[in-house]
Amino acid sequence: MAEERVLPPVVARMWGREAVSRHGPRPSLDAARIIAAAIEIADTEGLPGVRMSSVASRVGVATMSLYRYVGSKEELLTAMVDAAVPEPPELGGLPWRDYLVTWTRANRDFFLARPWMLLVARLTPPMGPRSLRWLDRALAALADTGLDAGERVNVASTLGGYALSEATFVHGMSSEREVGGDAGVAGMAEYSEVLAEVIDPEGYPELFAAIHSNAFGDAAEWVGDDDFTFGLDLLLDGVETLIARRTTA
Amino acid sequence: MAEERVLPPVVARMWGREAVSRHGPRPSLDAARIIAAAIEIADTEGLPGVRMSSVASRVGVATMSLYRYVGSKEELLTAMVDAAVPEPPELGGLPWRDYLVTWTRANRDFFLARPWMLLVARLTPPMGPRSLRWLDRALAALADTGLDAGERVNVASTLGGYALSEATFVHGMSSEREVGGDAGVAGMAEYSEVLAEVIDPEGYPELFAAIHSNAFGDAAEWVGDDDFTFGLDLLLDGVETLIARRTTA
DNA sequence: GGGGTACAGCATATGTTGTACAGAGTGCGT
DNA sequence: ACGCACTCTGTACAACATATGCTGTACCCC
Repeated sequence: MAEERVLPPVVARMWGREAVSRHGPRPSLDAARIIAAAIEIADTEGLPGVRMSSVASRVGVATMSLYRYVGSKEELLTAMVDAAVPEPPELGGLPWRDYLVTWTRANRDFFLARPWMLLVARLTPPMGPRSLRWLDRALAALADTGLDAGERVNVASTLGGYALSEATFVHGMSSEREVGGDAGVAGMAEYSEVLAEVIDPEGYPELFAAIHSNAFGDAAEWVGDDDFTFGLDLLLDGVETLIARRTTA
Repeated sequence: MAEERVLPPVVARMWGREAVSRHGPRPSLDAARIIAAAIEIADTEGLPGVRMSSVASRVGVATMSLYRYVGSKEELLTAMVDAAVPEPPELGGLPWRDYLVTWTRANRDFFLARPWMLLVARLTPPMGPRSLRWLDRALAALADTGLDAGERVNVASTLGGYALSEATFVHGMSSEREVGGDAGVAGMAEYSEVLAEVIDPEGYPELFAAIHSNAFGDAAEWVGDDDFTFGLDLLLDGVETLIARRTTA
């Protein structure tokens, strides 16, 4: 089976498929310890705090020693994201819709708990053991719905994308951001003010109306759970429609 | 009206609200020309090609001269994204659903046409003139549906998020990526191979089944329009359900 | 119409960061 | 016991964003 060749190096490492060597001193570390250290730094100092040097000094080695285990910083970041993904919620015989609600919410929540993931995720499809476990559970929830495999994967991807979108939006609106950097806006209230300052009724009639009917301002708390369940219900209603179609057909 | 003070500098510049000065030599540039040059570079060389130095040399000035106009590279990137957004499709009296289909597709398509936008977007809520025009048109399409302002904004945001999710996914699957860098996977076919190599039936029963029923492999062309309309219909069916509820109530 | 001033454009310098490279030590296999 | 593959490390370098201070210019005001 020389087919492991097709695995990109990050993927191999995420799955613990590192080549073991018999010669030389035993390695004093493994990739997992490095990744864990990097995650701790990202959690406390944010993503910019994750430097090869800072990670190295946290695990107690020289900077360059990391490259024996991770290949590049990009690789490290990718591995961090997967390692930071928790176990998906247990599907305890719940109806598909109930499970997918908690699944999607939990999905959004771990992004919110570790905002730095938002900046790294997206770049590549899920290939790590923990991300894929989430996919597996969503497929399981949809097992008895009559949808075919492709459709189920599609639904799961859409829900995952929604969780990520929502997390990014909510995080962007929360006041204590460190991500967007300097030039951003702190919170929905301020966002609303900026829009009000800038939007004119000729160019943006509907938006102007929405702003002045306080569609934004009303809901500084809007950024809570309400709009999340709103959009989620949109999606799940759609899924329900699809299932109904498949069942009658 | 000293309230323009609340505008973050990027926003002010995106809306052309630069302070005009009477003294000194006339500026030989404006922010727009710089942004346009940066976009041209991003289009041809990708985002990593956008350096302050490369942008400067393209507009024919010294590197540091740019800072008279943009404040920081972050600011430049933010402004680039908005400037690269095209005009939204015309709503020519179309039914809301038809319009939103073309709106969402066009939204996804301009992300695909300029993949570098995917790496910069999301960080901040839309605040530029062109992004907000899209929002305005979506609100207009939903004007007669009986949804209130908050709900309409919510629907539009969800659709926008979906367009971005889909664009990112499709782009991540396309073969000629330059974004994800080295460690990625080139195309759905290869993705499918990697999964097959790595997924075991005990830990991932449903995913294993899906892979071996060729839910991924079948559809190397899957990355076309089909899965896009699939998820979009999910969403719009949900919106339709909501509208029906509001109408009867 | 002349001087003062605010501002445009620029060259140079600096700090940060990822990573290449080469050497020194180490423990397994023969 | 010897050699080799491999680990760890220090140093060096390259790329890049940006701070600083200089030079010249054109408007404003007297």
